[in-house]
Parts: sequence; structure tokens; C-alpha cells
Amino acid sequence: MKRKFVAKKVVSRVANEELVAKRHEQIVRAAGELFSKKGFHATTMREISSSSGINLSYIYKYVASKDDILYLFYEYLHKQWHPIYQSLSESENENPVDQLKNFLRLFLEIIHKFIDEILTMYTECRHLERDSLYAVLSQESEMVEAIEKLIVRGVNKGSFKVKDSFMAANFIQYIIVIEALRGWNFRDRYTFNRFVDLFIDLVLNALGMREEDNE
Amino acid sequence: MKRKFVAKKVVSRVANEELVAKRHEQIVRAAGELFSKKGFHATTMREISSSSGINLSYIYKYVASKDDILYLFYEYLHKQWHPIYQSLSESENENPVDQLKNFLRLFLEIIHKFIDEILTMYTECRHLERDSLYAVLSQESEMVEAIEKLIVRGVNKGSFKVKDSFMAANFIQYIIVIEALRGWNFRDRYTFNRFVDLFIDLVLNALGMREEDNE
Amino acid sequence: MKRKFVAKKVVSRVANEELVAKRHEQIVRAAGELFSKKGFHATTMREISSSSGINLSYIYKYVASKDDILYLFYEYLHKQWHPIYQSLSESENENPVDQLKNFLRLFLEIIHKFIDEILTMYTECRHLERDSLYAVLSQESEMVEAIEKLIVRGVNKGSFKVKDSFMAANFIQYIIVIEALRGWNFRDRYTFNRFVDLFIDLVLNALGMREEDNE
Amino acid sequence: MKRKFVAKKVVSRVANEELVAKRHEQIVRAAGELFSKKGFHATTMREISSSSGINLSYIYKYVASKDDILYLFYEYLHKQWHPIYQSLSESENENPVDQLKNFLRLFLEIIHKFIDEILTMYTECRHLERDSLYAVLSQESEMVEAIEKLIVRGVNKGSFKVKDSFMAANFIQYIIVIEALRGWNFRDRYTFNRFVDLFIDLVLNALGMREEDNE
DNA sequence: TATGAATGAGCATTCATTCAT
DNA sequence: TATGAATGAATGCTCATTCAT
Repeated sequence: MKRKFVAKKVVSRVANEELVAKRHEQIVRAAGELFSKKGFHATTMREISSSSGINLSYIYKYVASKDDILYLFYEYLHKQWHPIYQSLSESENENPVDQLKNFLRLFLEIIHKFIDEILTMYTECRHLERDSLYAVLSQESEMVEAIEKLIVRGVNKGSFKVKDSFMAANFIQYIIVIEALRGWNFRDRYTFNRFVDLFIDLVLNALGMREEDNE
Repeated sequence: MKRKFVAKKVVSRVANEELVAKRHEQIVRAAGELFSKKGFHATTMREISSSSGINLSYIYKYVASKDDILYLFYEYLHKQWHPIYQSLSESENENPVDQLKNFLRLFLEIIHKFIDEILTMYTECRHLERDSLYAVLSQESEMVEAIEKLIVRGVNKGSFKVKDSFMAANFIQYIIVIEALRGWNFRDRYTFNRFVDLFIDLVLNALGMREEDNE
Repeated sequence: MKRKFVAKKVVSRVANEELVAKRHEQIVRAAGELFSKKGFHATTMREISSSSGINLSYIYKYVASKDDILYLFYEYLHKQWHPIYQSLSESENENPVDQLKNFLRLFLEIIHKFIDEILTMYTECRHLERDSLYAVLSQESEMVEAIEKLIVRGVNKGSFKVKDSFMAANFIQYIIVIEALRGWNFRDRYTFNRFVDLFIDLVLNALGMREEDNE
Repeated sequence: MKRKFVAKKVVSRVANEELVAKRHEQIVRAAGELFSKKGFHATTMREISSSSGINLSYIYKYVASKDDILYLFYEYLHKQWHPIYQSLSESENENPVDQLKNFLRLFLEIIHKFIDEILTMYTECRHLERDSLYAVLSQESEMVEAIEKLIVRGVNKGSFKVKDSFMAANFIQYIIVIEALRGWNFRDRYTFNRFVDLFIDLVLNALGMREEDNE
């Protein structure tokens, strides 16, 4: 029942890989901003073209469709936090509690930095075409696995106490973007640091740690 | 700093209120399904018309724009759970823990029943126009308040222990729709009842209850 | 080569003639104002209905189409000045110069009173359907004839001197609505009385009268 | 109280000016004919597209709206006679009477050539949007000024005798298009040359010249 | 590699008009 | 006589995408 991770390759009709990477970045930067400001559908290819400074028809040498750009956008954002959760699997010796706290803090900082983009990503990714969508879900899934492993280690060491580590991992992976998706309701009530503290506290509690253990 | 709740009224050019209600339901049913299947933007008015069996131009007697339909759709869903969180404020004598458990269970059942619609609602509501969006956010906010009151009572009675009840309420209001938004990753792993148990456990923990208190 | 004057009858599906007349007036009053404000095409039947206070479908019992209303509007305006030029043929004993002056003055006053309506009439009547258009042109033509007769009498009496009385009549019938059609360019420059004086002076001159004869 | 002349520029999203000019002409030719046949409102963009041979969406690269096309149409016609009245101000030494006669004749010839278009122009220009309308009225106004100057010179030289030269200029500028607007009533009665003679005679008379002076 | 010209399909919305009672 | 419900056919305009060079 192990999920296989699928990837998607945005095919470009240009050989030079370096150039492709450069163009993709150009495109995504422009598009991301536009998507975040007006949404995917309301953003036109023409706008992406003029905003990125790449000729409209020429964009189609680097992407096959507008959908590809949305995927590229997702990929770009994902790249921001990929190292963070990947490091989770690498440093397996660390204390799981500290590691989790650290992970959450770093992650929340990324979210905070890309608030608009992440809101966009989560509200627009439904419109991805089949292939792209699978690739995205796959990456999300990968992240859940990394978190799960951490939880399992914590449980084994007696730091956490959860009924089901996979469910807990999903829980965390979902709640972690709360600031982007629900922030409008509480953002002006807390400083970012205060928010992080409260957030970590809630999550640690959920994983069966009381504050007394925690300090 | 108290938020004022705003409402929006979808005005129809037909006097007969009963008929309006009937038509609105017809429209929303058809549209909701289509939105869920293909998204708001990809759904055309023509499809809504033929799916609802109401003549295209005639739909515009009951709504002013496609946006109105999206709002109607949101309203329809919201009506499903409005009674649940409203009852929270009414029965203030009950034991907060039981009340919360009960609330969560009922709510999760509603979510389960409308999974596709809720996913749609949360991914499409960004595309609402200003007025409609405000109305929606306002209703969401109202729900958070109801949850917060419950938490505060629980804290006062010593059942819960949280650093900040408003943050906790936001937390719960956000996590509660996890099945609709992230279910694809865990749905086939648990029965619905198992999921509910795990969910409630995590939430109660987050609110500072250990399982030992809990049983 | 004598032109036959054609008339058009707006058929209504209601027997009571008095009622028909009353409704037609109601309709025309409302429609005329709307046409003048926004033009024929921009005015909707619904607006005419709500402005006239007659139920939309019921209007169709009194007119066969929107076009009919435009024609009715024309007819209504025409009725305003019909007596004026008709009287021209009746009082054949009067001094033609005085009669012309009088005619012009009365006519200009009517124009002045219905400026917007007349502008509308002349810019919209192109959109009349065949039948209605013929009826309109026919009425216009009739007016030219009346003017021509007057000129002929004036020429015979030696008061006017024109090369071609029919051309001159057309000339006058056309120039007489100048205030409605070109007024924007000179209206704020003259009082109405001054305008009338200048106008009559120019027309009399055109008909071969010098001011010295004129006084 | 001097009127300022305003202009309007139809902006196209194509850089190549020559191409723009070519396309504009293509569009105006097709549209003009259609407008003349069926009126502005009854003419659809689709018809203009197929009649001009330019793809519907591509038209919108050269004009921003249907209104722009109406304005372009007006501009096109205006260009036909602009040189004629402009020359009026240039050759200030000529005999005003000859100059006026010449001006009228040339102008009437242009009118004659574009009868349908001019009828259209004057009956449809009310539907221009604000900006375009101002530009149009401004150009008309400019023409009146040119005529007025000529009249003033004629008056100073003792050739004309009018009470008010501005009013007279408006008079002429209005009457000059009579063939387009009222021609249906007299066209089949005169050859074009005969019409021109009669017309010039009437106008000169109006300006206070008797035939005896005239010959 | 890079660009300007060109296209086809679609979309929300409006409106005059008719039906049923 | 009078009305509210219902319809069919358009219409201006936009947009992603491809062509030709």
C-alpha cells in the first residue's frame, strides 16, 4: 500500500537546460505574483508574458500550457520547504521534540514569507490537470511521510503519545499552513512570534506533550 | 475590536418568496455539483441552466450574476452546520468536554456527507466578489467565536488548558474540515468512525486534555 | 408624380378605442422620455413598462412591437406641429410674409419645447421598420407641401423671390429644426428670442426678402 | 468663451503604424457600409469581422470597442472634407463670394459622393460614447469657425450682409448636408447640378446677396 | 532563439417577446 | 382586462494558443 511518488516534467522545446531553468524561473516569478494578486483564471497569458518580459508565443517554447505554469508555480513553492522536511529524515539522532519544534518554526517562517502564494497554491491547485495534480499530491504525501517518521521516533523515545502517527502527521501537515489560509481571522491579533509560540504549543499538546514536559 | 457580522442578500427580481427559495435551491443543487466536478470557472451558466432545468435567461431573474450562485452555494453549505455551532452557545450548562466531543462528531459527519462540496467551497470562495466574500468570512468568523466561548467555559471549569482560547478556536475551526481538504491522503486507511476517534483525540489533546482525563 | 400620403395604424388587440388612446399616450410619454435620455436601443421594454406603469406583457396588447412605440412617439411629436402647418393651407388670404413669420415663430417655439424629443426623433427614426418609416416620411413630405404652397403664394404676390419654390420649401422644413440638432453649438450664445429673430431673418433673406422690405 | 478643440486617438495594440492604418481603413470601409445599411446597433461585430475579412478577435487589436469603430467611421468621413474648409482659412485674399461658392460646390460634391455614409454619421453619432462624441462635436465646431471667418471677411468687404455671422455660419454648416438627410424628398426632382445651383442661390440670398449682385 | 500576426471557440449576460392563467 | 412566468436568440468581447518568418 505504499504510495509511489510521481513526478511531472514540464517539457520545453528548448534544448539548453540552463536556459530553460532560467526562463522557467522568470515565468514563475511573474506568474506567481499575478496568480496571488488576481487568481489563476483571472491572470492572462498576455499578462504573464508582459510581466515576465518573455514574448507570448515564446513562452510556449518553455511550457506547453497555462496549466504548466501553475504546476511550475507549485513546484517553485514546494522547493522552498522541501529541504526543511527532507532534513527531517537525515538527522535521525537529534531529540525528536527539539527537531519538531525546529521544523515547525522554520516551516512557519517560510509560510509567513509566502503567505499570498501559498493561499493561491492551495486554492488554485484544484485546477491543475490530472498529471500535474498527481505530482502535487505526491509531493504533499511525501512530506506527510517525513513528518510521520519523526513522530514515530518521538513516540518510540517516549516523547510523544499519539494513537496513530500517520493521522497525526496528516494533522500537522494540514494545520501548518493555517496562517496562509485562515490568517485573515487572527493575523492582526498576534505578533508573528506569539503566533508561532501558540501554534507550537497546540501542536505539541496534540502530540501528547504537556507544557510541563515541554519545559 | 469586536468584528461586526455582515450578511448579503441575493436579490431576485421575483416577488413570490417561496418560488425564489425553490428556484435558488434548484440552482444551487445543480451548480454545486458542477462546481464540485469542474470548479467554478470551468462551469458555465449554460451548464447550470441545463442542469437545473431553468432557462438560462430566467436564472438571471433569481440571481444577479454567476458570483451570486457561488455565494448561494456557500450559504447553502453553511446552513448545514450553522445549527450545530449555534447550539453551542445555547446549552451552556452541559459539560464542555462532552459538548465539544458531540460538536466535533456532528460536524465531522456533516463534512463527511458534503465532502466534495466543502472542498469546492474552500477552494473557490476566493473567487467571490467583495461583498459576498465579506459575508462568507463573517460567517466563518462567527463560528470561531462560538467555538471560543465553548473553550473558555471548558478552561474555566478546569477541563481544558490552553494558552490562548481564540487561537485554539481558530485551530479547531480550521482543522475540522481536514477530511474534505486532505482526506485523499488518508481516507482509504481508516473507517470513518476510526477517523473520528483519532480526530477527536488529537483535538482534545491539543486543548490540553490527556487521554487519562478523557476516560 | 404626386406623392401619395400613407398612414400607419398601430393595431392594438383591445377593442375600446378610448382606452387604447389613453394607453398609447401613457406608453408614449414614458417611452419618449426614455428614448430622449438614453436613445431607442438603450431603452428596454421593461423600462418602458415600469416607467409607464403598464405591465410588460400588457403593453403588447396595445402595440405589436417596440418599433411601434417609436412610431407612436413620432406620431405624438408630429401631432404637436401638425395644426401649425395645416393652418397654413387654410388661411389663404393672409399676407404670406406675416404668415411665414408667424409660422416660423410658432414652429420654433414647439421645437424649443421638445428639443430633446426632436433630436431623438430625427436620430432614431432611421431605425423604424419599413411601414413606419414610410408613414413618417409621408408626413414630413406633407409638411413640405404646405410650406411650398405658402411660398408660391408669396412669390405670386411678389413678396418672395425664389428660383424654385419646392427646393425652398425643403430648405425651410429642414433648417427649422436646427435648434434641436445643432443647438449645442450656439444655444448658450443667444437668448431664445434673439435666436428666433436671427433665424427668421436668415430664412426671409433666403426667400429673397431684404430687411428693408421686411420692415 | 473660445471653445477648445479636443481630439481622440483610437489606440490599437499593434505597433506597426502602417498596418494599423491599413486595418483601420479595412474596418471602417466594411463597418461604414454596414452601418449605412442597417444602422450602428443592428450591425454586429461578427458582421464587421466577416465583411472586413479580419478575424473577430483580431479586430480588437486595432480598436478597443465597437464605439471606436463608429468614431473611426466619423473620422474617415471628416477627413474627406477637412481639407476643403481648412483651405478657407488659408486663401484669405480671394474674393469671399467666389470662395464661398467654390466651397459650397466642393462640399456638396463630397456629400453627394458619401450620401449614405453621411446620413448614417449624423443619425448615429448620438450613440458615440462621451469622449468620442466630444471629439466629433469639436470637429464640427471647428468647421463652423472656418465658415464664420469667411462670412466675416465677406461682410467686411460689403459682399454679405448678415445680422450675426456666427449664427449664419451654423446655418450654413447645418444646411450643407441637406441632401444626405432630406434628399429622399427632392432627389428625383433635380439633376445634381440643378440642385447645387438652387442650393447656392438660397445660401447666398440668406447671406444677404440678391441675384443681381450675384450676376 | 525570438516575435508579431492571426485564430477559433467560448462566455456571461441581455432583451424583446410569448405563454398560461 | 391584466399579470407573472418563461424562452430563444443574440451580442460584444476575451483568451489560450498557433502560424509564419
